[in-house]
Amino acid sequence: MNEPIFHYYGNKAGVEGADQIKQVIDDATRGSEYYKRQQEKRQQVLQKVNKMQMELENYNKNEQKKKEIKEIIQNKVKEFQINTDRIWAHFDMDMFYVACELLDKPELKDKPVAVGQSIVSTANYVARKYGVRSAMPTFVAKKLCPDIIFIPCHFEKYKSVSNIFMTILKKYDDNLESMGLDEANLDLTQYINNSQEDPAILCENIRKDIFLATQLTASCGIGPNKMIAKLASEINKPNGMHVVQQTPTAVLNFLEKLPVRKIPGIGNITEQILTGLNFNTCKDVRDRADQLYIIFTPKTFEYIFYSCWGVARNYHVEFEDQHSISCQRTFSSISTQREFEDKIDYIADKLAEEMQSEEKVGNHLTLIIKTAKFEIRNKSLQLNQYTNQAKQISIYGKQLLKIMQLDEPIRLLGLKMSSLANEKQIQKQSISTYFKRQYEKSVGQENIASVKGSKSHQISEDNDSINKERLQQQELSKPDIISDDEASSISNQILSGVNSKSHQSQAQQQQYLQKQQAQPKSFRCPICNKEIDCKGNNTVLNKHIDRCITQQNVIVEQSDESNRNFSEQKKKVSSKIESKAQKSLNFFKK
DNA sequence: GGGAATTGATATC
DNA sequence: TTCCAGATATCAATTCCC
Repeated sequence: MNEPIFHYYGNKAGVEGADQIKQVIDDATRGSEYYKRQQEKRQQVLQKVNKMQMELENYNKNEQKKKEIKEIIQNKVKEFQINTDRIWAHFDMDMFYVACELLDKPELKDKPVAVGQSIVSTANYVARKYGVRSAMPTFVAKKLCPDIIFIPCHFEKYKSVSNIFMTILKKYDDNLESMGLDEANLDLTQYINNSQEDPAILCENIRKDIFLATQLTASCGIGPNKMIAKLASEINKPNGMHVVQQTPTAVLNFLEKLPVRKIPGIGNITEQILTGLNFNTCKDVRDRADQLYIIFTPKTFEYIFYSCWGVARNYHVEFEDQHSISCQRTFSSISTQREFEDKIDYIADKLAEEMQSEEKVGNHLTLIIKTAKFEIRNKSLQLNQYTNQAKQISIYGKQLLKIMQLDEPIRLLGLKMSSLANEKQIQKQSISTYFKRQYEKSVGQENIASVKGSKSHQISEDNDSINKERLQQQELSKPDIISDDEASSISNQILSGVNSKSHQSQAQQQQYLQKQQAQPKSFRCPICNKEIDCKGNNTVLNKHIDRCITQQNVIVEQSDESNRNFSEQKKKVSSKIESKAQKSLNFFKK
């Protein structure tokens, strides 16, 4: 049981005396709940490795199957080619957060410094010599290096330096892909083709430019694709550069002895599995790819296999919309229902704030908790409408809490909203729906679509008690913004958004709009209830409604005692930059 | 049986 | 002195539902 939980990388720049460091970390953490949980996980991984080992033993006895799989692998190797006709560069600012802080505090340059609060975000190379590294709890860092100086994060500062960094790089590839504030990948092919410059000289000059503009150093890697460039950038860190020549042989040689853990996407667990099965380097993977094929799922196999052969994406992908927005907080353990609910209120408010500032609504909510024993659990719920309102999020969150049946203390609670949509788009759709219904009423038709009839309205009339509870809760959730009056019902749809799946098809909308144009008439405003003579002009109507929505928003909040607290809290300025800074792109997604 | 939804695990910065 | 974050993504396994 004395086996270390984390594999420590003694080869990381600045680290010395890996054994002693391991010992200090071990002594500092042994016995904690966190440590116990890590041990459990470690055991699970070992069991998995054992199972895989047995699978491999069986495989090795089966000559027929071996022949079959080896043939598949040979074909795969024949099929692909290591494409070397593009030139990529990866730039990475050295110890970025700390470096930014040291600009303001140059007197700390030769002292051990780290940025972070409870966890180390970045440490300078002085601190790294003591074994301090990213993602390490600060109390461990202090044990390793009692003189270490901690500086809290100032994302605004990092963002402005990052802007300068990115601006310089964009001259060479306007579509560059940035991963966080301090890293970027550039496809230099076009620039090099035009300028005929030597890539290495060009990148040296870019590094100089970065230093002149920011007073900070960046490391760089050059290679034929994104992955190779990133891997190369780590070779001569800090303030260095490495070039992998644009030939398949150079790529294969570069990867030959590279530990599998270096491949982006292979983390702590996958490394444990791979090394447990004696796949230590990329060459091991290449040599025994048939065994890899047996033990991993197809997707995982393909990713590891191709990466070890140096085959990775060498073109830009289109930026995808964000899929989820979440908010979570760690605190000292709580265990009463009241405390859980208070936390949900708080987190729901933060999440709503974030969603509103991003102008997003969502209709899938997930409650995430971490027990005092560091176990993570979650439950999710498909909502019957889009929302970004704190009160509604909180009600759904509490519903999820009930479903989860928590019976132990927790140290973290979070809420995540997914199935996101653009708030304004959803509002527009609600307005269209409203007018369509008005029109249908006026011509004596039945409603074609209604909010409650939506496909994703998962609360059906069955006997499921949870669903019944949900339904009751949703009914409960309405009165704070919905009255019996249809006008305010519609205003609620507009304010909180309506499930887009419930809306009529584009064709139906088109048809409706055409009819509306053919038969211009006056409408009663859904919000102020005034008769509006639109004279067939939708702009007049829209303007009126926009005005009313804004006013109504204020009225609704002021009229509700409990909502008042929320609106007050909403006024607090949120630090948006922090969350932005953490957003990362999936680097090697094909 | 198969696709969709839910939950858990893993990774990254 | 205290004692291991937060946001986001993808993939895999499991469960649900038609």
